[in-house]
Parts: sequence; structure tokens; C-alpha cells
Amino acid sequence: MSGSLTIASWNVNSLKVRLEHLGQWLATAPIDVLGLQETKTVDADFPEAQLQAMGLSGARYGQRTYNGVALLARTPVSDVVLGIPGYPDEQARVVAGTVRGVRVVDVYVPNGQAVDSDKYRYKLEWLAALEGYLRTELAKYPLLAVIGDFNIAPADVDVHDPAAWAGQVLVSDAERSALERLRGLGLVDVFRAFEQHDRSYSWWDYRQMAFRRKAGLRIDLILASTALAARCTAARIDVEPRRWERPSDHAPVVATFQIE
DNA sequence: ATGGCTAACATGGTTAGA
Repeated sequence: MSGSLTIASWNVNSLKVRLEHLGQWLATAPIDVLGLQETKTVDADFPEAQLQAMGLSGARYGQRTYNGVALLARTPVSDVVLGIPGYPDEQARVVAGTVRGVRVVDVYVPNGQAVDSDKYRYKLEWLAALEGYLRTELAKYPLLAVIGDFNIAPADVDVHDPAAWAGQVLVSDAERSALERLRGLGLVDVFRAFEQHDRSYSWWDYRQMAFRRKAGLRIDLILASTALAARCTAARIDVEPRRWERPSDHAPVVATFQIE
């Protein structure tokens, strides 16, 4: 704990179903902060006691059936903000808080379904609102991490079959431009600051043995402000839980920072 | 070929994910 802060993000695709995997993973992964997405759990049913037993507590922003995020840590999470201030949204997709002097914004970016659909337009509008929010957050917090399921593969290197995916949702130009604008605010995709294996992905379709075929996408990201990114000592994707029985379709992403 | 898995809600089949 002294001086180092390890932050993880994981789309668990139902917290209830994945609680056991979460415990299994935490037993081997020494993390200090955890952002969850797709908890699909209302706040009244949030498994607070079970997570407490795993050493984690914090803020949850749940919803019935869909979406839902949580920001948990081994130490107190303060100054919690739910949603994007000034952007009314029925969907629970953002939770922010401060842990040991680092501001963390945990996001579940809309999927978008298909290019030119209503959901795609919602995704782009939502990303524009997020950009405005993060601009003010960066002005307030020099040490800022934006973590979560971005539902955008930043570049073709993050796509198993770029030709097949060209122009599709998750890789379209408009989505990548929106992500590029977030980077333009002064946010760094820390995963690419380090040497990584070829075909490093964070999501694999449940169908057609996509995981075994390494047919995935890297859509779960940890972005850090330049001041925080300068303190980043490691970043990785832990594919191990994706091998377990009845897994989430996403793997956790992890980054470690050296802080005061 | 628009399927294929998985989860929620419901208890059969739809909605949604990515």
C-alpha cells in the first residue's frame, strides 16, 4: 500500500453471477481500487457484505437488469459523484470518487448496437457529455484516472480482424474520434505505454470459441492524466479469469501507479 | 446465412450485449 496504487477495471456482466470469480481473482491480484461495470444489480441488492469480506467497499450506482457501475477500494472512497453532472441519463453508467488523493472516474460507455442506430447516436451524444465532464475533472484533479468499458477499440491493433470489423460499431471513425478527443484533453491510454503481447484483448465473444481463437477486442481501458500517467509503473490485462468456468466475456485490466 | 452464447426477467421468449 505504501506509495503504490493499483487500479483495476472489470466488466463483470452481472455482479451476482460473478461474485465468486471476483473473490477468486482478488485472492491473487493485489489491487487497491476496482471499477466494475454491468453489475446489473439494484442498490438494495448490492452484495456489500460479501465485498466487504473481500476487503472492498465504496460507491455503487445500480440499475435493474442493465448497466450498473461500482467504485470500490481497500481504503475510503470520498467525494462520490454518480452519473455525468448536468447530463440527465436514465442509465447508470458513471461513478466517480477519490481514493488516496487520486480521482477515479469509472465508466460504462454505451455499446451503440449498430452504426446509425438510435443507440449509436445516444453513444456519441453520451461521449460528448463525458468529454465535457472530464474537461472539468482534469481542471480540478491533476491526478485523474478514467477507467472502464469504453466499448471502443482505439486502433486496429486492438482488433483481432480489422478487415471484418471495419466500419462496424466499436471501431467506427466517429467513435474513435470521440475517444481521440478524450485523449486530446490530456488522457493517456496507459496500456500502450508498455510493451505488450500481440493480440492483447479485453473482450471475447461468448460464441464460436472466440477466446480460444484469440478473436477479441481491446475495449476496456485505463486512461490517466499526464501527471498520473508519468507515475504509471505497469499496465496489463489479466486474461486468467476468462479461462474459468462460466466467465464474464470481459477480462480485468490493471494499472499500477507510484504515488506519494 | 444476422445464426452463434450469456444474463435478466420470467418460467417462454424477448431484449441486450459487443
